[in-house]
Parts: sequence; C-alpha cells; structure tokens
Amino acid sequence: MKNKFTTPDGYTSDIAVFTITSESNGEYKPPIKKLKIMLIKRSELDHEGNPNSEAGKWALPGGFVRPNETAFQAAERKLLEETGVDGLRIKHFGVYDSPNRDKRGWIISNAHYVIANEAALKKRQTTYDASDIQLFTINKALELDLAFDHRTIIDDALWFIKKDMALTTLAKHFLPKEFVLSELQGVLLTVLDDPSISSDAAFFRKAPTLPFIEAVTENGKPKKSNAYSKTPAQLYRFTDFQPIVSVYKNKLKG
Amino acid sequence: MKNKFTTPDGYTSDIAVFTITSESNGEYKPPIKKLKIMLIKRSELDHEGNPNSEAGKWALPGGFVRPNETAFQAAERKLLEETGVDGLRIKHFGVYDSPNRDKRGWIISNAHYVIANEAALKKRQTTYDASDIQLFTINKALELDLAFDHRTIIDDALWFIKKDMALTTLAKHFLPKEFVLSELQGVLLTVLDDPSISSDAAFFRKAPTLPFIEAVTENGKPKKSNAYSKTPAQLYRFTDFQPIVSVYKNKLKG
DNA sequence: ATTAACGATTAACAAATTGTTAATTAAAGG
DNA sequence: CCTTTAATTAACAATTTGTTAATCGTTAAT
Repeated sequence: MKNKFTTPDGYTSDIAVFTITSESNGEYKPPIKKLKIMLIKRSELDHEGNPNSEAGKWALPGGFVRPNETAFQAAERKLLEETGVDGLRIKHFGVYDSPNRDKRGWIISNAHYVIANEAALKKRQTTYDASDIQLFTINKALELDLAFDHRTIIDDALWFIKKDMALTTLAKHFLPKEFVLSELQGVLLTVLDDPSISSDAAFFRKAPTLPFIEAVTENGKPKKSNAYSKTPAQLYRFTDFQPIVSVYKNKLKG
Repeated sequence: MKNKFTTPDGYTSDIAVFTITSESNGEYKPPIKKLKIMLIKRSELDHEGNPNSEAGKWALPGGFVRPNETAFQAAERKLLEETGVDGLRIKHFGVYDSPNRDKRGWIISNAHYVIANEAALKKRQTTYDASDIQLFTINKALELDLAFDHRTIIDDALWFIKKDMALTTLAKHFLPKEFVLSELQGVLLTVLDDPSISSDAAFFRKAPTLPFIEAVTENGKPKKSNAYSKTPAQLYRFTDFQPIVSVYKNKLKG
C-alpha cells in the first residue's frame, strides 16, 4: 500500500526476561535469591554480513516485527529464537518511540516483560553459547553500556515488576508449585522493600492468612518440607483467587 | 532511510477522553454522575478531498504520528486540534497492531486515555460543531458502530480507568479542588462497584480517615459547603500523599 | 412558630485484624 | 542429652472494621 503519510522505518519488539536465581546459603538455610535479567550481546555482523548497529553492546532480546504478526507475537517468536525460552507469560508494558532512539531511523519499539522460573531457563544454558547470552543482576546490568535506550526500558520494566509483584500474585511465577513461606518471602524481598515482608514475625504471622495461598495437605495431613530448614515447614500453593486491592478499602475479599 | 525490513504503513495515536458529568438531581441532593467518553464522527472526506476510511462512523480522536514526534506528543497535539482540549494528563495504556485492524494497511496505533474535569470540556462545546463531537455514556458508546477496533480500545481503556481509580488518587482529576464526601463517593461509584463505597454508613465513616485527603479549614474553622445538601458538609481536598497498596499488607502508609 | 424531612455527620460498641514479644517445636550435630 | 536454628504458635494489647442508632442544621410545609 502507498500512502501520503510519512511512515516509520521499523517496528520492533523487545523483551525484558526476568528471573530469580536461588543460590545456596549453606545447608538448612533458605537460599539467597536475586532478581536477574537476561541480556544478549549484539553480534558484530547482522545476518546479511553487514556491520550490526550497536554491535558488541549488551541488549534486550528482540527484533523486527513482521507485517503478518503483532508485536506480542514477535516477542514470543524472538524469545524462542534467541533464547530458546518458550511458553512463558509475556506482558506488554510500554512503547519507545522517541525520534532519536535509534540511529538507523524512525524505529518504534514495543517493550514486554517476562517472568521466568529459574528452571525454565536451564534448557537455554545448554542450547546456546553462554558468553553471548547471560543473566545479570539488576545492578550489574545497569552498569553495562547497553544498546539503544534499553537502559530506560529496563528501568521501566523494573518498575512494572515491582508494581505487579505488590498488586497481583505475580510471585507465583517465580516459585515452584508448592513452596514454603520463606521462599515466598525471599521472592518478594528481591523486588519489594517493606518491613511487613522483611520482618519474619510480621510475615510469618500474616502470610498463612493470605486469601490467595493455601496450605498443601497430603492424606489429610499437612504436607511439610525440610528443603531449607531442620524444622519441617508447611508447604503452600497459590489458589486461583485474584485479590483486588483498592486505596479505598483494606480487605482483599468481597 | 532505506532498509530491508518491511515497515509499517502508518503509526497513529488515539485518545480515549473520559469525563464525569454531573446532572442535577433536584435541589439539596448530590447530583447524578455519569462516566462519559468523547467521540468524534469521522468526516466523509479526508483533508485532501478523498473518501475517508470508515467515514461516518464514530471514533476516538486521534491521527497519524509525525516522524519528529512521539505518539504521546501526537496525542497531545491531536487532542488540541480535534477537540480543543489542552493541558490534561494523558496516559498511554496499550498498542493495537493486529495486521488486519485497518483496511488501509499495516497501521499501528498507540492508545492513550485522558481524564477530563467536566469544566475543561466546556470550552470545546462552544468552539466546535457539537454534532461531530459528542460525549456518550459508556453504554451508549459501546452500542455505536465504531470505527476500526476502537470498541476494543474503549473496552481496554475502561479497564485501565477502573484499575487506576481503585489503586491511585485518580479520582482527584474528576473533582474540583475542594469537594464534599458525597462528590467523591459519586465519582468512585461511576466506575467502581463496591459495597464499602456504595454503603453510606461504611463510606462516610472511613473516608475522613483516608491518608490522601484532608479536611479544608478556613481561619482555623472547618470549611463547609451547602452545595448539595441542607446540612453544611465538610469540604475536603487531596493531599500529595501517594498511597501504596499491596496484596501483602493492608495499611496504606509505611 | 412548629415540625417533618433529609442529607451529613457522630457516637457507640462488638467483631475482626494487627503488631509485637515471648514461647515452642523438630531435627541436626555434637 | 544439650545446643542451635528456623519455623511456627501463643498471647495480648492496640488498632481498625462493620453496623446500627443517634444528632444536627437546614428547608419546606403545616
């Protein structure tokens, strides 16, 4: 189609892939959890052999959207192509379209974020060259010389994750099906900074009453785990309950 | 610039302008408030005299983004050009880029929404032909034959407004500087459906303790208004306090 | 001048939810 | 058996809800 409007020079889709890694902190202790983001090093040459824009810099996975797909579908495709990761919950969170954001021209980027359970990323490790695709802690990532305006995009993505973590049951996607309260606490603390979560006394008293998690039972008995403690700890799972929060009321239900 | 990627045929910016109208409900009664959306009737011919796409249908204000501006800036510009409305808080909430959403080709639209105090729209009424630009209640708007995928966009915008109304002090933008509790309640009820708001007993007991509003005083005395009742009612205003909500705790402070 | 009506508050109080501090518990490792 | 460590409970005062029943300050009608 021809039209008389100036049209963009490109339409891309970028994805911020977040995960929380668990690092053993000694036996019988809850592991240390850290929020990490997956970045890809831009190759020197593009797939046609020409020098690549922003070559050598670290960047978010992503690429050009094809005319027969949506940016969302492109995000799914790119994620699989570039990182070998599949089947995760992708969320759109913003558009980056400053006229000068890309030296190649007027290129609009749709930004998405993805929450990956650490296990889901394990597959990738073996399929791809680990030097070109790496997990960075947020602090490390923000110290890097990032391609385009990806630093801004990551900043924004972080803000969205924090919001989602506080307002929804997003934590579920960072946890195994059945988990122990200290694991939930650990996940929340990688992103949220709140005394009611960091104080054990407050958290352990309140958490069991949260309407969106329930204690797991087995043959009518509470199911417990010794994975991170000597004392068997109760296992919990998320229910389907979707909490509704509001500044005008306190209760999550009704 | 030339490049080897297929590029979009157009990049547009659409704006859902919401306002809450107050309709008198008799003397000494709180007025009836309704959430409305501003729509524009698409003209038969475009500005070059050619038949316009989706002519005659009602649509969101908006239009093509210029290469030297962002979609956000285009939204500001279009809003002023098409509706005479200026200086409002515009928020981006989504991208619409299904390959088939526009018969003219691959056209990507950025969707924004705006909250307009009813007074801000008054200006428009006098400057523009009222038959081509109108406020509709949400129900009426969704019954219309809307252009493109604007019905979907409006549905989504509504959802965002509800969320923002519940999670932030968005209500402030629908109210005068100083307002009475029943006005706040009226605004909330146009969008939210919650017994703790609709029940007078619950709302009037709780509202005065909300951390983000404060009673207005004048010469040390409480300032009251008789605008909607025989009994003088306390005036309130929003403070700068930004409530933080979380599914993991109840208090808005701290 | 009295009084009924009607929103807008206030009062009062039982019920439920917090925040805190101090026990308890179970298993590992001497 | 004793100590240590996390997980979990107990106990209780302090605070916050949900509800129902008064009050209060006008207006409009006897």
